[in-house]
Amino acid sequence: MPRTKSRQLIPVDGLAQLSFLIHGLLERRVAEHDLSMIQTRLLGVLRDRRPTMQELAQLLSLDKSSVTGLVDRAEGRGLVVRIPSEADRRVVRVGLTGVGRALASDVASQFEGDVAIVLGRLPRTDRAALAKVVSRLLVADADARGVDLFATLDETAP
Amino acid sequence: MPRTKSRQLIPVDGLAQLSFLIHGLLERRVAEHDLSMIQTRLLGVLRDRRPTMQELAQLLSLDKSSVTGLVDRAEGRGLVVRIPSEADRRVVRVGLTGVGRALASDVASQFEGDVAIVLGRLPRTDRAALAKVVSRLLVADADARGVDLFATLDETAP
DNA sequence: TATTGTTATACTCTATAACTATA
DNA sequence: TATAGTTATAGAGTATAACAATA
Repeated sequence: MPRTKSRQLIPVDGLAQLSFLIHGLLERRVAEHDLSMIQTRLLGVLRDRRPTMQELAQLLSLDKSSVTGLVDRAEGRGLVVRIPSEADRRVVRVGLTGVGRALASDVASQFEGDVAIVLGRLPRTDRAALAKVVSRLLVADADARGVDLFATLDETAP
Repeated sequence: MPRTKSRQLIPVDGLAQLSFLIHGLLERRVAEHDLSMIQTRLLGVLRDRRPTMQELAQLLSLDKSSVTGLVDRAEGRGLVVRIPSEADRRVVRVGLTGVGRALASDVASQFEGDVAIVLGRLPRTDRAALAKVVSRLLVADADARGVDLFATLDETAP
């Protein structure tokens, strides 16, 4: 008897589908710029940071050796630069080039447009309701994990 | 002045973040079973089909040569089997083994639990609102692309 | 000839282990 | 000795092009 009702109250499938829809939107969009998801995340992370290779590994949840290759390829395309640290000559910092920053901006605004189109198919009141609940959900999740919500913003939405 | 308001009405960032949250949940969960996302999708697609290699390529949006390798590795792990077609001896169909089916079920139910935990942090009324709006969004999107919603269910929620 | 699937090849992405340079 | 980063190596995942078997 409570079958239909509980499906509505715990919309696991719907949420999963929605997440794959949005993720796929980004994947297809960045592919047009010959970017993989991880290269896109790299650019996103660098928009407001100049991390060391070590820090980059933590930010992207990768091994430091994986970051070496990742940055190699991005640098080869002229999207990022390695900046030797003066304080500690073992350390290398990574920053966006102008080209890299422009590409990151392009991708971000195009992706926002893609998501806006999908959202635009909903009536205004539904969009408002969605915004409210999604923001509550994100806050509740960040709370539950003791995480600063804004610290992860640009990693997830490059 | 309408800045805050329009952010709420077009929750692009929030939706993107949410989608990465859910996607990451699945990624971490399947990694515990030594599954990549594409291997997980393969198992998901096979839960109610025995497609040819060609059909598999279309279902997963991969080149047929990529599917050869994908199926090779899954078959090597005993998760799927190649079944020679009797009608056309060029054709190979792919199906789940018992082990593959059990793994797919495990992963699906664990992932549902993960999503349910996140949703459980919302008050009941918010969950109901989210369920309603998300389902409308998915229907609207499927409509807009002239796609049968249920045909893609198990690809996105393995 | 056309189609199905595999193979050969090349590149990205990833990790582990060993290495170099610096601290 | 310990740390930061790279290199060597191996394997998954992907695509393009060439191929074999079948239709």
